[in-house]
Amino acid sequence: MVNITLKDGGRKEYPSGTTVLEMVQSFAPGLARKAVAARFNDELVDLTTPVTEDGSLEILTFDDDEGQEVYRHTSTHIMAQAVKRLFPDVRLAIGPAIDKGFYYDFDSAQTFTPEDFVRIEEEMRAIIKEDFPVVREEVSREEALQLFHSQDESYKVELIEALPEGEVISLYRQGEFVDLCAGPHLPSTGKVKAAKLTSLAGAYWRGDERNKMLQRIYGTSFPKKAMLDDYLHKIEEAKKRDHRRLGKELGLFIIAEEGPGFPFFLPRGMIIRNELEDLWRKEHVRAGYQEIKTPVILNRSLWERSGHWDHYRENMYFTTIDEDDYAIKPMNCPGGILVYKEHLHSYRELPIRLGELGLVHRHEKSGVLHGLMRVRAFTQDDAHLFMLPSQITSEIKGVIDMVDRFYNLFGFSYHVELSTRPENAMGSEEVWETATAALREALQEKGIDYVINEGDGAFYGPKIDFHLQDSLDRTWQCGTIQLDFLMPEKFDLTYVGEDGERHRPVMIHRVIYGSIERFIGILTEHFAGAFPTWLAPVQVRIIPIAERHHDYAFQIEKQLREAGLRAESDLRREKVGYKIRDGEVQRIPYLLITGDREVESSTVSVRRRNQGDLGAQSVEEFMAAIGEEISARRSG
RNA sequence: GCCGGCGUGGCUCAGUGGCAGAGCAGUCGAUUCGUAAUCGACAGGUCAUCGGUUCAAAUCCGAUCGCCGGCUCCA
Repeated sequence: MVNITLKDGGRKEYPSGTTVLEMVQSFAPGLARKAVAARFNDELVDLTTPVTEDGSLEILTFDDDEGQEVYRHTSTHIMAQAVKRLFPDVRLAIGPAIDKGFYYDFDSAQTFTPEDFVRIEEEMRAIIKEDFPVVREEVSREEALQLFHSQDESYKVELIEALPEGEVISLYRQGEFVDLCAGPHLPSTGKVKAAKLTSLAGAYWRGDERNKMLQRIYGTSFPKKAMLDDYLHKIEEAKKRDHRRLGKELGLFIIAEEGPGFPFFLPRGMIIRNELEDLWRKEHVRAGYQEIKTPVILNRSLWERSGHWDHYRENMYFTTIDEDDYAIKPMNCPGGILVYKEHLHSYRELPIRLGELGLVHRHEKSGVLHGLMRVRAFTQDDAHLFMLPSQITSEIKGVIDMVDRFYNLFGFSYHVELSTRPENAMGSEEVWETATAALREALQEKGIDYVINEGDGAFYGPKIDFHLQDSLDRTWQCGTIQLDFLMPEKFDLTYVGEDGERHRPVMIHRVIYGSIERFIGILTEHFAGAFPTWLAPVQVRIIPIAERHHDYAFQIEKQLREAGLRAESDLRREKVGYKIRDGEVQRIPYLLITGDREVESSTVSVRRRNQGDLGAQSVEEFMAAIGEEISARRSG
């Protein structure tokens, strides 16, 4: 007999060898129907696993993240089986579950088309209907190699060879299909109810662009058709928040064919930009920063000295002036360093914090451009902090606080990554270790959760990255804090210490918004174009009901403008309903309806975006309320 | 850069070898209106560009440019 402890604390006893599924069926038949896998003694197991020892048991359903992963993992096996049936020559690479679905990478002489999706989905439905049991089998390395050799599955062979010695090698079989897989899986293919293939893409074997490009098919699956429909509907809704679409609809920016990756800001987009910059300047003065502006084009010798010439050249644009080589800056740091070097500094001056809204240009590969999120010219809200080694932790913490203050103001949630030494790094391992430890320490002292992003640091130092989400849940790095011991060395930066000797300062490179362009993209999606009043390109639109109210409307507009509000009047000869709809579609925070009643009583009828009619107020009352909302920079 | 898809008026899209279309936006006219679309008329396109196949190309083929989704890379 084995003793089983359930999640709710209940205890059960079963004959040894009873499967997990049999257990659930005995104490919760309803749960058994929903069950997809289980956790036994902190290990994920199949429902078909026979239990032969005491332990704690938790049943996983589609509602659990891990349950969902198992569900999608079996789904991708079903897809692979279908593809193998239809295209016997394909070789399988890998096929994991991902955040909202799954994919499988195939190597095939024939290229798949979206038309093939119909056939594959049909075959998947057949496999689901056949309801094959999914059976786990543990084999020796030799057996596994032999099996996949015999099937000419060279990628599987490569995967097995890469498995560490002593690792359990398991196979999962369903009908005629077998795959190398750690599991766990659903008990049978019939468990998958609604599956859909969503897209087709190329992907390099093992994610390395030197390797062969495989064909990746993405899909998703759910236990109910309604859930799939709901998911697809949500995707459609999310697309309406896409900043590229809203940017066009709201007249914020354009990207012309004449300048791929080089955005143009339109008058309305410039208002948002300028508001963000105003806030930035105010906060930076408060935090003890000074502002500088450094040139966009600087001589080659500077970039050779900074290391960009060796480590960043493929991302840079170049030009020639009077037969000398110059580069268009991809980063602001060398310029900031020249400012620091302009004169001798005492330890008493440190830390020196030099902020710069610097326009940088980077050559990005054509395939990566994406609206305002990934462009070839962008403005970094940069700053370079020069400090004593003893000031490192407090300066990093200061920047972390600032990032948090900014992001909270907009209501963003974000996640943090610590990026370590990349392959093409400058400097010794020791310097990198010291710098990375300093960043880690600051994060720990602030009690911030973070994930390690191995090898993603800048070439001159490790960094803390702050990531924000777009409307389709893709994440984009915005803020970053980079600790740099190497540039001060390269440029022979010094300060005079208490002892009268010259010492080496430490540098921090950091951005809060990251790139103003990307940040505006994220903001647009976050607010679905309904910017808080302080950021809204038009804050108030006055809607006179008939032509005889135009003078009154204009008088109010003038009053609002004089108070510094961004107000305009809609003088078109249209019905009120039409003008209101247009105002709502344009996401204008306040519409002021003015007709006979308002002229009579010297009021305005206030309509708040998404809330409707708030009733009549005096102009003074309205201005006081909106003024307060703006100066508090409320996001609500 | 790589893989796949796409490119038709300002915008969203229909048109799959035989006369380039619709809705919205725009202009003009009528309507002077009370909280999410008033009615009518007009105007607007070298069908991304270049080349090819064909009696005939938006439509088929090739190249180039751009866009979209991924991969790699990154703020």
